[in-house]
Amino acid sequence: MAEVTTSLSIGQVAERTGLSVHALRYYEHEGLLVNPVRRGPGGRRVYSQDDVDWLTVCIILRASGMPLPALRRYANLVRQGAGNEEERLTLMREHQAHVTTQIGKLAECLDLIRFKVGVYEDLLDPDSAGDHQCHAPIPSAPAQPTEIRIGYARVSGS
Amino acid sequence: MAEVTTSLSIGQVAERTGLSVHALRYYEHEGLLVNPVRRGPGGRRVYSQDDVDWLTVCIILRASGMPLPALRRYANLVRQGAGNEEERLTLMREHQAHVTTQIGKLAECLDLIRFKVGVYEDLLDPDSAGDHQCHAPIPSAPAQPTEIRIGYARVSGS
DNA sequence: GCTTGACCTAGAGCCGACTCTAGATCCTAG
DNA sequence: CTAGGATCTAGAGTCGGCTCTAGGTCAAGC
Repeated sequence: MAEVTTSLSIGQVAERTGLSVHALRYYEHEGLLVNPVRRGPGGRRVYSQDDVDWLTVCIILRASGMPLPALRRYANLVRQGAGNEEERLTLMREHQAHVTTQIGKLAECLDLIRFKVGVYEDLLDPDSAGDHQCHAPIPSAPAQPTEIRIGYARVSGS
Repeated sequence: MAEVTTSLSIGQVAERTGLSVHALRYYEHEGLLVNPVRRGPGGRRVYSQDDVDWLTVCIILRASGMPLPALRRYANLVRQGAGNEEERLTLMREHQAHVTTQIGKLAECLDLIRFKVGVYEDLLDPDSAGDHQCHAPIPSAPAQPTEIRIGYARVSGS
């Protein structure tokens, strides 16, 4: 039963999160951490396991396309402590919706990509040609104004 | 049987693709189009249906995360005409793989997000609390160096 | 004849998310 | 004592992908 509190240097945290030390400092500076990292002698950052856990959450949210401002809002809510669970829920649900539709869009795109792959495969090996179908067809551009956005929200209309 | 060749102004193409006129000129300038757009009187761009179709493909590839350089390579291959189908196939397969793993990653992230949503839901309505499981758990940071990249390739090691 | 609006080119500016640099501090090993 | 390596801060630079501006041309309508 040793090791009551893990204490990691920024370098160690960088190693095990995959974030660069620069990014770690940047994240802290941007207020993405629930609490500003503890400092050891000489003003050096000392990370706890909690910090690493939180960073892991951050990384996953980032990887799913959550922009830093949203991450900051979330961190703020968590920092304020219990009582704002509704807001957190809203934020997470919004992100969930975002990720879900993003997956849907990617799946649609994949449909075209598979179609193209099939076409080229057939061209290169015409014997075993199957007939391919692309359900999100190229012909005739989308009637809906296309609204294909990789990011979060439409920022400004053109 | 009128209308043998569609001729659209850049504004019309912008409308029906959702790209801005700026983006359209930019794409052309960047060599993303199979052939440089025809010009009408006064040097104005005149788009054909083929151009629009190609742009639609571009939009889908972009929406699935293909970077402009890859799109340019693809356009170059198509421009060169028949004979390089292998290369096109390779390019498309690579992109397919990329999109597939991206969908996988997003699904993993979604797992955590759903978990969080569940936790907050329970907190706000403890009666109907279920037990939640997050299969890509927060506890204990990933042993693998995390390599969560939203974009295409690792550009430069830190 | 003049205004309006869509278009043209070349190039500057912007945004998000880092990444890198400079110059200083500190700890450890030789 | 000193050299090396990890850390610190503040701020500049980078990159991708557009977006915007300036300054100019052209056709149509009043």
